[in-house]
Amino acid sequence: MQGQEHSESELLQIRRDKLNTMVARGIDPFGGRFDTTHQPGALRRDFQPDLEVKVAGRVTARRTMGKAVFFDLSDITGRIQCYVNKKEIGDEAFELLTELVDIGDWLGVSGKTFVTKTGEPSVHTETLQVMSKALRPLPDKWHGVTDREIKYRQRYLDLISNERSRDTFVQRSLMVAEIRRFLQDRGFLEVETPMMQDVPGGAAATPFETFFKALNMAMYLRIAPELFLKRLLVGGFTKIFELNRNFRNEGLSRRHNPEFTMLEAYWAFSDFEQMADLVESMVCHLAEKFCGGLLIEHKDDEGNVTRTINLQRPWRRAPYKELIKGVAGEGWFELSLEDKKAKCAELGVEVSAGMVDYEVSQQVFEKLIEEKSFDPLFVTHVPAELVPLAKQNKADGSVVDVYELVINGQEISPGYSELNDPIVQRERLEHQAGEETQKVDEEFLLALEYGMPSAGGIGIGIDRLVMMLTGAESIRDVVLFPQLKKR
RNA sequence: GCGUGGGUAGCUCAGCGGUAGAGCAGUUGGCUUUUAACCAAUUGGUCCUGGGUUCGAUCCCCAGCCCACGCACCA
Repeated sequence: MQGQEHSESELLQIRRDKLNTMVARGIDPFGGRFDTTHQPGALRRDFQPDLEVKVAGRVTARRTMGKAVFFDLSDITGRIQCYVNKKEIGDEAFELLTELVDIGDWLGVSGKTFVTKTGEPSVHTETLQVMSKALRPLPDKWHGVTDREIKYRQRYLDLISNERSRDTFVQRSLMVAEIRRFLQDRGFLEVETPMMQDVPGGAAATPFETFFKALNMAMYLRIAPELFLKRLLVGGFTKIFELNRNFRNEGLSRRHNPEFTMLEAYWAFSDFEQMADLVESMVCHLAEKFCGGLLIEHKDDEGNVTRTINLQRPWRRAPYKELIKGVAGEGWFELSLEDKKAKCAELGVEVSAGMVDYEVSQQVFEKLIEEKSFDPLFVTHVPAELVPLAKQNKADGSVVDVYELVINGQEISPGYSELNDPIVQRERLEHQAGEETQKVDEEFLLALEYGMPSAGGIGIGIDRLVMMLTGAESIRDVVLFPQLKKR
């Protein structure tokens, strides 16, 4: 809060004066229970005339015409217009509405529905109740909030004033609910595993560290739930999923928020190809339900289509190495490290000095394939170095049985045939730990020794999936409160 | 971390080496079916912060803060 030594600005003072006047007149400015029959948007969408209704919402517009007033009540569902006639409602209530209520206040209204002569579904107001007095003015009624910083730091103002933001977040909520339903319908049980972990595993990101006083030990916010979900496979949960937050202590970008929502699902006795089918059908199901079909159009603020993503099945599946050869030449994998780097310069792919062989190839993949693939692409036969938790391919041990699903120029979902051989798993984790000075999760390896059923597993980055389906250009447009630097 | 752009009224924005403007919101008056209501009048500013240059800085220079975009980082 700001200091009180400065006098309040005029706008704020006027609203406080109105608040005080309400109190002086015995009106509670902060309401109480009000049993609504409809939400504003729902009432307008499924409108019927001559219905006694009670609605509540924020006053987002007011048109005063002498002895009659029109005002809009809004919430996340939409808006409904209310009409007030001075003669009918009485001087006291009319004055409350025109002199003490501001745009931004929350009101509860009872009355009968009707249609005005301009065809607007409306409520003919009989009673008014103040549910909350707003002490600060709302953003511009026409442009809304456009300042990115305000949109993100004060998301409520964005939601109040920007329909597109409201739509995106409502859609996200419905999509997440639908994903849960989709999996539950197929026999998957939702589980919750620790977000505070002793050994942060299941991915290779830098974790956030915290401290647990009671046990006098360092702990980490999870970077993935994978190693705990696999313990549950050992325990006999053969179809499970978890849909919740991961935390990675890395840079912010249009595609990265340090806490992001991940779906992980495991299906015992399955493999990566069956998991690919599952993801394909799930994403298509969501697109048909929420986007009206399998062609997803991304639009700019003017409504021009900027990109069309075609989700029609079957989705393309291609081996990692073939894709790289396609952009870097048939002989790519026979080139020495130096020649690969030289070729990268030719191709306009930046590589850093310390990169080893497979990292250079991965860089080519990311810049020339991933970032340019908008229609779905399952990348298969990925080098084993990149994925220590998946089964090696029986015919070619240098690659693993996984897919990496790319849509909209981003990795949306990996899927594995999960490695369940405890001896091989130990070797691969210790090899990786040696390279990156990571701890090995001994409790996980212990669990594997009791027998983890062979299984397919997937991860789906929910934020990126929602970006793809809603056409959001930044992850900050699909995360309600994205991480920002402290002001 | 680096580079580029930005920060002006509650909001959306213009402006510029001579001390700040519009629209909306607000305030006052008018108006009993309007909807970006309308008509008339009007209030409102740490021009992000701190230095510097200058007779004079919102403007030019330096440093800092925050935001965006790109790069780097990133299973």
